[in-house]
Amino acid sequence: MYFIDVILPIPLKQTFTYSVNKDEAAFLKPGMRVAIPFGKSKVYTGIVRVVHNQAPVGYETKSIDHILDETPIITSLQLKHWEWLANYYMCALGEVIKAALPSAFLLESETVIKLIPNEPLDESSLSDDEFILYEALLHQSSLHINDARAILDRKNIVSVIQKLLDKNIIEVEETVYEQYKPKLKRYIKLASVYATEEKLRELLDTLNRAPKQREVLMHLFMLSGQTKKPISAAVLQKKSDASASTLKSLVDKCILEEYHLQQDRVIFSGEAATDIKTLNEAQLLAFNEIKESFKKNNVVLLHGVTSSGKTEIYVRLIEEVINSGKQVLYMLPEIALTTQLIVRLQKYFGERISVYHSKFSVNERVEVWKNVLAEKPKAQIVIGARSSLFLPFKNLGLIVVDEEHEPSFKQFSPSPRYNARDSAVVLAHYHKAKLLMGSATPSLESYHNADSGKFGLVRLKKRYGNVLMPEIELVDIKEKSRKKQMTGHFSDRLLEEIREVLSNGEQIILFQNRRGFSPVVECTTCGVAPQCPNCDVSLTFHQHKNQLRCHYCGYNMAMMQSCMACGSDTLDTKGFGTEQIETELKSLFPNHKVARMDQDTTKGKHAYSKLIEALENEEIDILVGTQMLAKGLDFRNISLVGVMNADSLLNFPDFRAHERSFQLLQQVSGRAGRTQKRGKVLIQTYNPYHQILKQVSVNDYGEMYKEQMEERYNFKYPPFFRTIKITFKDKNLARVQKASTWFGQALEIAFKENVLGPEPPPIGRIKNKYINNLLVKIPKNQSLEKTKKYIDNVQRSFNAIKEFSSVRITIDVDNY
DNA sequence: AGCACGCCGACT
DNA sequence: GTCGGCGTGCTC
Repeated sequence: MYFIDVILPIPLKQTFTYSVNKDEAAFLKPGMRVAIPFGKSKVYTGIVRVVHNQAPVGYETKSIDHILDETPIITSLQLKHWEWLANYYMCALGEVIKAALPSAFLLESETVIKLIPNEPLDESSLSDDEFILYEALLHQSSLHINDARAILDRKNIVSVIQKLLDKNIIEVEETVYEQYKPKLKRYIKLASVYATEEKLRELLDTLNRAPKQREVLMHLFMLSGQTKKPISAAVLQKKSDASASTLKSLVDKCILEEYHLQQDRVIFSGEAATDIKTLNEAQLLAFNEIKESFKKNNVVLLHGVTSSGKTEIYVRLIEEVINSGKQVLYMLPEIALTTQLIVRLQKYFGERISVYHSKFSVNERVEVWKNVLAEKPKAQIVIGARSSLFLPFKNLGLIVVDEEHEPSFKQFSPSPRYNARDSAVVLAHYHKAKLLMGSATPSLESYHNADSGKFGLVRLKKRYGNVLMPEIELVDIKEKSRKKQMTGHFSDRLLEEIREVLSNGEQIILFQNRRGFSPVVECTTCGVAPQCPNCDVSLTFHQHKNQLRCHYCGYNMAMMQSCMACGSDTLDTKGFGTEQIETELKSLFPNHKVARMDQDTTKGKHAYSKLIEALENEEIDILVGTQMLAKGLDFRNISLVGVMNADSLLNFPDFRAHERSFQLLQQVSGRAGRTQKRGKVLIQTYNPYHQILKQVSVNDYGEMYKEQMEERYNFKYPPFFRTIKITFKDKNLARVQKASTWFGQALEIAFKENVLGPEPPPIGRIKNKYINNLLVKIPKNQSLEKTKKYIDNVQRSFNAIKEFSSVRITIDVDNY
């Protein structure tokens, strides 16, 4: 008797055991996929974890449906890493699988409906919907459940199908199919009968009266004379200016033959690789320091100010590693925002680079996966967002984590709630590879790690080409509004600078943080603001659709004419988002081009790159935008950066608010003046004496670090304490409170004052679910392993309490 | 997570 | 009287 333990892509912590026969047992290896029956009618894709002969007790095993792979598509190192991840972030291995594998690898069964061949039946015995389905099946042999849904135009069709089943009219079948389809390209060649010259001449004679077809043939000869490569149908058709039907009739007459070849989707379409720029003195020094540091440290942090040329250093390191035959992973936050960087890297490495991230099509991702697995040269360097961490590297030599401090390396939902930067450290360790983190404003954790000797540290203090750091000026808008020197949201200083820059024909970026500062509609008579019916938030106003929307559940309604509470028409939009700034700018500077960059304007697939292009071509004079302005933009002609209001950043209710503000403001400032001319940054604030703003204005990371670390120490926050956040959700407010209190008390027995809460988050209800949070703080000397085990045990007891069964719990380890 | 089974309100 | 709502429990 042989068995396999299988991991399923579902959030259950256990594996499932299936029986296999002797041959299957010999063939199957960990990391292969199998299709297996699960539950009453489902077929799932499972990953083989172990092959063994230990019969499980307590239940009968089912046998597998079939094996899906010839060889493992997941390496043992990956499995090990994923197990670490599931364990560290307290989630099911199945959840990691689901996040890690391109969805095309995870086929699922689909119900197919078929007619049972019967004598004609009494159609009047069928309801309308039943009849429609029946009729559809008369025309086609089978229907997918989704097709049936589309035909009936309703979501719940199970009952209809059930009735047809009962009446013995149809049968259902579960079929599984591979979602990944290789891309095929059609090629054309001359039928082999015409290989001899004589036959060919005959052929051409017969085609004298078909000039179009003759033309096609002549072009085919010409093309095959030029190249030894196969000739694609598309190229032939285009060159000979023929129609598809001309081609088809030639094929039909067996004069031409068509055949298909598998096509690679991942093709490089850039120019040939250009030479790597030589490093300047400072870069070369840093480069050598990094290599030196790698001799003692597995992880090195490169702290280099904005536009100091970190990328060139990465490039040199990557080059060395790939020349030694190893693979390289280059991780960046949110790929979509870093197209400029990708283009640059492609210029250096040409087709040795593959790009991988979740916005690619499933098929493209499967191809990158397979290329990495096969150690193909074209996937020797992978550049990707956090999910690229899961690729099947076999021989990783270096991981670069660029913009290490970026919050997007952490996934908050769904589970696994992992931090890709931290998980990369473990991955590098498993591969005995080196890891380089880079940032202009390192996160306090990483800097602390470097500071305490856990990581190596290399600094790069000068901007490339000795460009000066921009001049940063703080504008006190409290005083400005007292003195009536504000026009809308613009201080006289900011307007003055804008005018000057515009008159010089240079560009401006204005930064408006949206978080916590959305445009809320409020009645100035009674003070009522319309609320979302499902969440505890005010609805936000969206000008372009004249709509009120909820950011959390998507609820929306048309903007009303008058207040719903008191009926007066004194509605006013409070707060200000990018949209309002844009409107103000347009009336202030009617003769200049103003554009906006935020979630709304970058929705479409190419919207972002179009904006970038417009900015590059100087078709935009002033660009207003949110966070996304801070990343990657690299333009010569921007000489002024304005921050509309720094306070909304600083006052954000989060222990990292100050660190984040510093990072963001520093990054935004870095957009100004990347050429010889010194750029200018204006930061408007109600509180120009705030320490962080001072530190930003004099570019003093060290001081910020020192001060923030003190605060972290005093308030027991990372990096001195680790934190785990436990979230409770339920439809019933009293029940979440009771449940979270129960849980909290159970934890306090072990962790005493290091359990905080329960308390509702700033937004206490989302999608009609009430929320409560507990925070567990873990001192450095307390075992993380044991702490998690304890929480696990508490959760197990909790789950046994009937009253709490509807309460959903999520656990977020390192919730920052 | 799905999905089936099972128990209570709004309709022919 | 049924249809269908979603609360509970199981999946090798």
